[in-house]
Amino acid sequence: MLTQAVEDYLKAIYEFQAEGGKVSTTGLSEQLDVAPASVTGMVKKLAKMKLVVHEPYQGVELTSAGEKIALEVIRHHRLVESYLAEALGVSWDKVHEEADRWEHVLSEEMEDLMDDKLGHPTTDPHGAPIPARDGSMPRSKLRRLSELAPGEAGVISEVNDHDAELLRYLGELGLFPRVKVRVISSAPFDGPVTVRINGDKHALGREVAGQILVEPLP
Amino acid sequence: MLTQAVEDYLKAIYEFQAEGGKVSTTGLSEQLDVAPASVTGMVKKLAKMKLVVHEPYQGVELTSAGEKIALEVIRHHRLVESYLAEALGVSWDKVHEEADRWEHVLSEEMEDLMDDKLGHPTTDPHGAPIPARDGSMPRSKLRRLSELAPGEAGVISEVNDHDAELLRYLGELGLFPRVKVRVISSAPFDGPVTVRINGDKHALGREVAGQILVEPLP
DNA sequence: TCTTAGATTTAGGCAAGCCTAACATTCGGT
DNA sequence: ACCGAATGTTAGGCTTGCCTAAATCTAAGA
Repeated sequence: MLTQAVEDYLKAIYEFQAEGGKVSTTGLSEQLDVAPASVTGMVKKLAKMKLVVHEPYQGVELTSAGEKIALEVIRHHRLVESYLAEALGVSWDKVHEEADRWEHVLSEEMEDLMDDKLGHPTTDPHGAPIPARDGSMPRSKLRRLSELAPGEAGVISEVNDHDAELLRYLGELGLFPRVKVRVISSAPFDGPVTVRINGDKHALGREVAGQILVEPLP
Repeated sequence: MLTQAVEDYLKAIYEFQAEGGKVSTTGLSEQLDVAPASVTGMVKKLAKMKLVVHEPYQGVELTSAGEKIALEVIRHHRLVESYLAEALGVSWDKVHEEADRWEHVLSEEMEDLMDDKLGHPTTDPHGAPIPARDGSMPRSKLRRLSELAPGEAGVISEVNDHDAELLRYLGELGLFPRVKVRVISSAPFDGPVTVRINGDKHALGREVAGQILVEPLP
């Protein structure tokens, strides 16, 4: 059995890698709220376990064994999120934190039961795809809302679930997955992005808009 | 936040104490599957935290602070067991093991949600009482099935949930909480106890009958 | 009372994961 | 080509919770 720390590191590395590219010690250290030196130590351990490849000073990368485990952990996490939201009515800003703890204690059997109860969902409450049991996960070409040009429209596909505060804010504005948005204007110098949702106009900070992934509409 | 180990020790101590009397190092060491020396070490730590009183060579006892925590852990455990059985259809021989892990990661909020969904149950699937939120727990006067005299009858109130194998066996015989049993005969020299349930006769080992608590009927 | 088996505690260690402080490497700007 | 800032690694320690082996205590029977 893997330790919780190992699972957390692999998950974090996977998520960084999916964001595109190299995974840095500092990045992990911030993500996991741990000193950089601790990351180096753990990364060496993971490398010895053949779960990652570590090029000193250059970064880390998951091996296929590591990726497999990361996907299992992510599957647990997202299924739990979905289950909490659906079956227990937990609000979408709270499911992430809870799932971060549950993911490590869930047996495969419970995972299957929850999956069945939910009717085999393919995305979690934030729109993130749930890996299949065999570890496969669809990767669609999404764009950040912050990158759309004025006039372009899209359907919200996924929002970053790491910040509960942000989720509450987005929820108030009605910015949920499957909701259609159109960019009205995009201020220069990293200024706000103004969007129309359900007929209402809202100005979003560039930072916030960057946390929202959309599927562009023609 | 308390560590998982601390919670496990407090729970185990509570259960021993409820069984009546002194809690020995060896008993805990067997229950927790840990060396006796490790128990001594942890007990000293708990004593320093004022959660138990430790009389060297004589035994341990929970303080009221320790008892309060133990009851919270037990409430989590039994609510999770109930939830798993009720909402996810997990069989009664499997819920204990799963709950042993979940109990440590469940937030108060999730506990309340589960409790609501279940309609505030007062016992878990094995008949064990679920402590109330305020820490109170009803204690009724129960007798072991092994102690009933031939001719006496009772309603099964609670069965020991620590052994999955045993639970499967009892399930096959139909020995569930709320089922009525009558002792037909009780062999001497710790021999088997023969009981009638639902019209069927079954001979139970004395050991097994001792794991079943009944509420005597007049 | 004495002996001794069994229970308990003490002593010394180990593995995980974290930390801080000190040292090493990389890379952009001149 | 070099310098300094940022990034990364090494070294040495700490805490938790477990272990084994050795010492000590308790209590029951001769």
